[in-house]
Amino acid sequence: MIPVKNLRPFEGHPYKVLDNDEMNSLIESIQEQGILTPLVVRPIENTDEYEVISGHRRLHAAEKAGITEVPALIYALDRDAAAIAVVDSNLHREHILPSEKAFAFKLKLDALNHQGIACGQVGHKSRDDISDTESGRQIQRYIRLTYLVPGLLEYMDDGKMALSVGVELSYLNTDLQYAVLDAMAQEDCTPSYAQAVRMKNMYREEMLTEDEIYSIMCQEKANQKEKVSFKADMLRRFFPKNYTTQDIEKAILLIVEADYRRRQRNRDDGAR
DNA sequence: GGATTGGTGACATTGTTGTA
DNA sequence: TACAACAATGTCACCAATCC
Repeated sequence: MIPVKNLRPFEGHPYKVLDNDEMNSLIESIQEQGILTPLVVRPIENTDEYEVISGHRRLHAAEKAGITEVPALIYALDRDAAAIAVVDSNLHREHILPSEKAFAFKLKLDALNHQGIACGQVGHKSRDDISDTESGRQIQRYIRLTYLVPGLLEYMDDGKMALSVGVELSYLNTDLQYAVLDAMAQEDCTPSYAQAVRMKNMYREEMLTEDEIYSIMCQEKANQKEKVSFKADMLRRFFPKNYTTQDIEKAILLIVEADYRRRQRNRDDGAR
């Protein structure tokens, strides 16, 4: 058993310990049964304190439940091995926020690379070695999210903004990311993937300004544009049987254009 | 110089969602 | 229910940096 006051969260711990329904039920179960699964910890050198590797939520719940001592398994791991263990023990959780995943993957990649250097291994660990479930490319995308400002990360964690949108916005500098955040708040919307790509491209061409961001955000998204459509059989009887739908489309455009020109001529004649 | 790795772009495929 | 648009993800390829 270790006193709760001697336990510290792992430095750089990427996970949020939230007071939600899941946490409340954990607190209730600890209060009712008084049983807690042992935490995994490592000793902090030259102190009587321990860093939590696995069990940050259980520790938080125990504190809330008023418990002063918790069971723990003590492992003498170095900082890199501990970082890898922290990430691995949490990545298997069912509910994990995009920002948590992002910082977790980054923490693990840094630890693996540092381990490689420390052990004198040739080269770095590949991004493909970070996760069993995600591809290296996908991990790279998650790590890009660590370049997002906190406000944009919150939108992602709340499920209001897509991962791919966040990845594209992560290439903007901090000022422009905040400008996007302002535009999102004012327009009460989030950018689509296409809009985010446009912003990134304009930023690379040094053409992205706050005004441009507002202008892009105010534009209708492709799926919000009005459309005019006809059922093919409504029009089929007006065209030869060998006409394809593309032929019909072209023919209609020619007819509409001719009608437009006729009306313009009539208007010009009337004005004289 | 060749091998390895990280970072990224481009593109394809698949699943999801909103709309008519 | 069909369709289009969007989003997530994987694959391939390229370039630059680093190491041997």
